[in-house]
Amino acid sequence: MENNTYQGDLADIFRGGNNTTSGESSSTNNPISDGWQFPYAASSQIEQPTSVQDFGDPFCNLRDPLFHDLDMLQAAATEDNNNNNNNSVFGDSSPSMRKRGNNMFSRTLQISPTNKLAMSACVVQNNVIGSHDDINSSKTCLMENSALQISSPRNTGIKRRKSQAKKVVCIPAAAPAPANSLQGGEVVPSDLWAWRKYGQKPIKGSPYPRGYYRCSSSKGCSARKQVERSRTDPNMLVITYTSEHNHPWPTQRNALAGSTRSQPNNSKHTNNTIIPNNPQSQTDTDHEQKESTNNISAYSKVKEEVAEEDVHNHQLVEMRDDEEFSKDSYQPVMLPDSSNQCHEDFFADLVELEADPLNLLFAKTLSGDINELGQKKDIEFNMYDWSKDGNTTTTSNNKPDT
DNA sequence: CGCCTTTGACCGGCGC
DNA sequence: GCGCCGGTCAAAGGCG
Repeated sequence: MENNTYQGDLADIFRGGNNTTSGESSSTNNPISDGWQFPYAASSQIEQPTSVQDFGDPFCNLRDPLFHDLDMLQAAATEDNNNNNNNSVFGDSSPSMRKRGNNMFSRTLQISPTNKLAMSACVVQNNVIGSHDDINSSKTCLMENSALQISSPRNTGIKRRKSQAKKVVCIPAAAPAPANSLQGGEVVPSDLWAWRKYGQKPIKGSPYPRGYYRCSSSKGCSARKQVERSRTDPNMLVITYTSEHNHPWPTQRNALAGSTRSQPNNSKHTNNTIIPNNPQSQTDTDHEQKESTNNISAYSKVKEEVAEEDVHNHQLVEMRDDEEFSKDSYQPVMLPDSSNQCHEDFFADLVELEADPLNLLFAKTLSGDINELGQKKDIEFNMYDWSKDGNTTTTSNNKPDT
């Protein structure tokens, strides 16, 4: 059930994010928090970073609950179907799902080449969630299956080109997706890495172009990410990370000049990014305010594309052999957040976060709320809309720790 | 000055 | 071999 062996593969999943956007899509203030709430985190089990490549990976050590709980997923679906058709397969009324918690971090379904269980889980979910109000998020996952086939054996092209792991993160788009919204830029949630856009391409079959970003936090860093809207769910952003950062997590953002460009609507101060309350920068002032909105956002769904040699670390799944489900990949699943029960588990796990820079951010940010968990489990605003307290700056323009 | 975005051109893998 | 497609490069120009 435990997938400790998988931790390394999750590294970098959440490195991405970009505070830079271009064009019209940056008109909202803290769009993430405005339009989307950070689902309650729950049962993620986090361990200390173990290697340099984990630098800056806020969730590099997160386990993948779905990864080892596929049976539970299936059971939950079955249970709910059998019980009462209460339209709450993943809602509060689902004991199984409750048990699993509703951690957005945990909403990860891994599908590897030879595991029928995961496949069935996907199918089951697809069938079950159809009647649920929260269908969107799960449906999105399924839709992403068709949109993201990067390392599919049927799409071996990219894999052969770039024999490197890819991690795909699906996040709720910060802003609605007008047609060709990427044309003028995308509201890309950001983390503490600095990303520089180096290209944009229209993607066949998708009305939305794909943006290409490389890490600018450190010279020579080969980390890259691609950002595009899901063609099937414009409200979702698909961020694909490739390569590893070869430098420590930057405690402070650098390379900020021009980063707010193409955000005509004062987005430099109300930009698309949100940073968690970073105690280190609590004392920061105006000049960081514009950076304060970096966020560790992209937590909703995670898909990791792994090199073939890494498959052994994955729960093997036999995939349906069609366009929508690909081998060598696992599918992210963000289950609807419908329970707060997960908080205790989540905070319990927080004690393990402190070694990780971003984990630290989380821990510190949430610490106050942890004390209040008994009565108030309202934490997500600090995570994503921490501007609410008026002192939410977390980063500065300092150079990253190198 | 340094870093950014934009955008057309270029390159290489893949399918036919 | 050819064309398609995705990914990258690099020049141009803007912002702080």
